[in-house]
Amino acid sequence: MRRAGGSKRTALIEATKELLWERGYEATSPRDMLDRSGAGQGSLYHHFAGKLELARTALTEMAEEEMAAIAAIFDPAKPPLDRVHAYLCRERDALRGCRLARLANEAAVELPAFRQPIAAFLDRIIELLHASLAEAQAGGQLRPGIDPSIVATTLLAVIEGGYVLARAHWEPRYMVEAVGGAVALLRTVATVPIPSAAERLGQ
Amino acid sequence: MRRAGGSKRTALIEATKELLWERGYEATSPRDMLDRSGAGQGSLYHHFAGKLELARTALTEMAEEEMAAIAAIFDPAKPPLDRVHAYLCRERDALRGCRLARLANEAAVELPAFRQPIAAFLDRIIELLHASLAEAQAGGQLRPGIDPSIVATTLLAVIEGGYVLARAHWEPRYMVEAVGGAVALLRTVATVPIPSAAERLGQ
DNA sequence: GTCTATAGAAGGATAGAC
DNA sequence: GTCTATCCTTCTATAGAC
Repeated sequence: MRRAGGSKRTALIEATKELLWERGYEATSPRDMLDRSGAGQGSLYHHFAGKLELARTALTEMAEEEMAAIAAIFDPAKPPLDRVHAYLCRERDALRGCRLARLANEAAVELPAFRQPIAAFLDRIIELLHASLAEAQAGGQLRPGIDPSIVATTLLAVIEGGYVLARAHWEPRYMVEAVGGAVALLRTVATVPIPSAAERLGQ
Repeated sequence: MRRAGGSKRTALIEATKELLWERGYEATSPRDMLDRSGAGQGSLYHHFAGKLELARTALTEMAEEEMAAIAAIFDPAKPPLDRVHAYLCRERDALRGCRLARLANEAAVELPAFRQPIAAFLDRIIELLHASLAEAQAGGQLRPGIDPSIVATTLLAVIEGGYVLARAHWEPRYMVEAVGGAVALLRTVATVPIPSAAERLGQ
């Protein structure tokens, strides 16, 4: 019994968003969702078909929230490689993991309904990276030999892998190092200076 | 009731190694371990303190098995950058995920006993990559401006992130692309040719 | 060492009153 | 829409015979 205002449906979604980030899907039970939201059994099954549908709804909202922040980083007014650099060096809570991709290793990811919001979120980031890299290349700021499409996927993989390494070691510095190496490599394929790598990273 | 020969202890460990890779830790129950191994309740709790200790034993063996294969890839007789390339382009079952790091997002990773075998395994790979990159740099095959230490972490992050992206999309090609971009970037910081990127990847 | 039997708690969902 | 009460299954572990 924690929340007062708003409908129980909203409270359930908010609680589930927290729990999915904190514990993942398998490790979260309907009881956990009810306890944290302050809703009773009936509310969950009135508004949702079950645990999976509630989780899917929460995931979709999480993706929207994250995407809003990320879209702001890819501000078209900035030089394209600055956008890429800003995304890479963005502050992250490495030990918490990626809010969406954290769930990629759950058994439930084999269900299309579960993975759809996660995959769409990741694809959108790849698109933003790809577009920025392609724009840089068209403007002569990125070497012609580089394929913006696959490098975009590589850069996102560095971030997602950085989370994995940081969590496996319970050491945020693995994320910092993974990003640092990516920025160093990016610098070697750029024909213009990239902002200082000394920006704050992770925690 | 699936296995005949060997002790029940061995059968339990083998079954657990399979299950941890297939489903992860949370999604695997002691009952699953018993069913697949053919052991009874008593055998599990006779040989191990419980689910966690059995999982830890299985993880340790998994790390040893994987490490044997990886050590062979880093054959000191090969040129150092060829080793790195061979590791990156190694065939992988992208949808199954990394046998060890797949568990980095389980809630149980907060327990040191659980994450220790995983962290040690990943650190050993970073060391092998680091040593090869440093050797290449000392031999003039890698540009002086590159830091072999952080790039080693970045390359492993690409692999682990590649698994995450492939699983989230249920599409092995994300691993292929992530690796492809990493090889392309590595090529730009090398001063000698790196073997063809057309090697077979993933499944 | 291995087995079956059992147990208390938690998981996931339903029934039905208000 | 929301609540409490209930239900069956699964989870994790223990007991005790062989």
